[in-house]
Order: sequence, then structure tokens, then C-alpha cells
Amino acid sequence: MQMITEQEEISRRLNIKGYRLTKQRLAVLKALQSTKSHPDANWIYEKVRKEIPHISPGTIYRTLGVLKEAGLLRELDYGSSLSHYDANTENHPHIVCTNCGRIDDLPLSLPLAHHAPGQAHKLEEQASKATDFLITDHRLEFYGLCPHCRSSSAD
Amino acid sequence: MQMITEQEEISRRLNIKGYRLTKQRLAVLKALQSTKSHPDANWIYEKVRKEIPHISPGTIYRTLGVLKEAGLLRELDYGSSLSHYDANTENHPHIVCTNCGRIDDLPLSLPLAHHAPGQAHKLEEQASKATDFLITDHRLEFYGLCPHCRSSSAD
DNA sequence: TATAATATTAGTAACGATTATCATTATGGT
DNA sequence: ACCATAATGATAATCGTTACTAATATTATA
Repeated sequence: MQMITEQEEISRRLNIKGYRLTKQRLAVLKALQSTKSHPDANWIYEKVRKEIPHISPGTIYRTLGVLKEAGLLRELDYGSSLSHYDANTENHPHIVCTNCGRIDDLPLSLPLAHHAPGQAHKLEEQASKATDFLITDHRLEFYGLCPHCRSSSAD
Repeated sequence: MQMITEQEEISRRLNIKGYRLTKQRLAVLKALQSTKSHPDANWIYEKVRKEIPHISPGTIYRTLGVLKEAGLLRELDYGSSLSHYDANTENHPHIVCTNCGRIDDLPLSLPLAHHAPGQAHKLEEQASKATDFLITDHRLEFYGLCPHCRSSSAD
């Protein structure tokens, strides 16, 4: 029975993608694992800086990208960072094309009735029971390839 | 029986917040209403520019903010525009504090079982039936005030 | 309808998060 | 230890968005 350390496992995951394990990458991952707060890049930068004072913000961003590709973390702001606008002010789910940025409404079928416009309040009420936050809004988005990008990415 | 035009209704909604109806604001709203594509600010800028050539990007952004406050449109990128990172790579819902930016996991109770980690695939499968997109991921987020901001905003 | 008070605009500069560049340094395989 | 290659740090560039300001438009009031 063969034991591998956590660090070896991280190294393995990086190697699969052709990346190397460096002390900067390990420090960034540890910093992220040390909190449940889902921090942003700057928080991680400040945290890691205590250990590696000369690390640069660029390295943080590069590292977060690498760790993401290796499946070691998840980024909570997908796709383009621009805001998009909708003249329909009722809360309803969207589907976002990760290739071309197109955003459609999700036509609602039965299994998603929870998320139908008008039911928004009900869903938030349910979520309220699970947290001490005062919930005022929510957002459900699906990501994938739109019909166009789906066929043209078949190359 | 008293009829009011759509434009009067828009004006009324703006006035409630102390805003005036200008041709720029009307043009931005019309541009947004003319499409189902949930465009970004630049798309709207290019569209409105055909009608009001000297309009500036700043006006677009200011106007979108005003229309949002008046409840005439919805912005699809809430809170800070920075990315946040999570060492838990399994898809799970979050609650975001709109005041301080804190992000917590949503502790799952029964009514939200659809969204429990491990069930992600099932939810995406259901959504797939309602669209021609090839769905690969999704995201459910709740917004509100965290316990701390909730009590300190009681002033 | 003039006038005054205030809101809005266009144009431009500033900002801030993120990316790109590139010379130097670190890493892993031989 | 040596070599090929990947990664880093420092800095400059990018780009969406905001802030600033003088000029203009709108609304309320006389």
C-alpha cells in the first residue's frame, strides 16, 4: 500500500498539464486552503507576501490561472468580466456561451420550475432557512456552448 | 379611464428617484429593449451612437446606473467585478454579502437538494432539455447582507 | 415667457484589476 | 553538475469603468 503526500498529489496534478510545483504555487494554494472566505487575488497576494515578500501580483494571477487549469481551485467569476444588461427586471436564469459570450434566457421547463420568474421569492425563502444572511436576490446561470459555437468548434 | 404612454411611465419611474428623462436615457433604454441578447455597455454605446453620434461612453455608464436604480433594467454582474477563488472545486452555491463582499458557502438544506454538490450534473441535465446550448457548468448565487452588515446597517 | 436653480451631458483624465513583456532565476531530467 | 525549459519579479501596457469639469439642457417659479 503506497502513500503519497498531499504535496506529491499537487505536484502530480500540475505535471499532468506540464506545470512545475514551485514554492510560490504551493504558498498560493495553501493561502487559499487556509480560509473559507473565497478571497480575491489581492487578499491572496497580501497573505502570501508575508511568507514570500518579493512575490509580485503578476505571479499571483499567473499562479491562480495555473492552479485552475490543474483543477486545484475554482474561479468564481467566469467569462468576460464586463457587466451585461437586461431590460427584463424579473429574475430569471440565463445560459452563457463561454466561447462567444452570447447570453440567452433559459426557456423554462418543468424540472426547473423553482427558478421560474415569480418563484424567485420562494427559492430565496428556502435559502434563507439555511443561512444567517438576509437574502435579497439570487442568480442562476448555466454555462456552455451555444448552438453556433457548438458546431463550429467541431474542428 | 386614464391612459399613460410608455414614455410617461418611464419618466414617472425616473422622477420617483429624482431623475429626469432625457433623450439619451430614452435611447439607451430603447436600445436595450430592442434586443434579447443581454448586451454589454459597449454594444449599447455603438447602438445608441447611430442615433446620438456625440454621446460619450461615460453617459452610457451613468445612464445604465440611473436606469438600474429606477428599476428599468437589471445588471447581470453584481457586486465587485473581481474574481474570487475557492479551493473547493466542486460546484456549490454561495451567498455574497452585497455590503462587505464576504462570500460564504450556502449550507444546504433539503429544499435546495437540487443544488447539492454531486447533484450538479443532474441540474445541468435538466437545463439541457430546455435549450440547444451544450451545458457544461452552472452557478447559483444568493445575494444579501451577512450577519455583521445586517446588524450594523440598522442605523 | 424670462429667470433662476438644478440636473445632465460630452470630453477628457484618472483609476484599478488584470495581462503581457522580458531579462534573470529556479526547476527537473540526464 | 549541466542543459533545456519553465517560472519569477519588475515594470509597462491594456481596457472597462469612474471621476471631474465646464458647457448645456431641463424643470420649477415668478
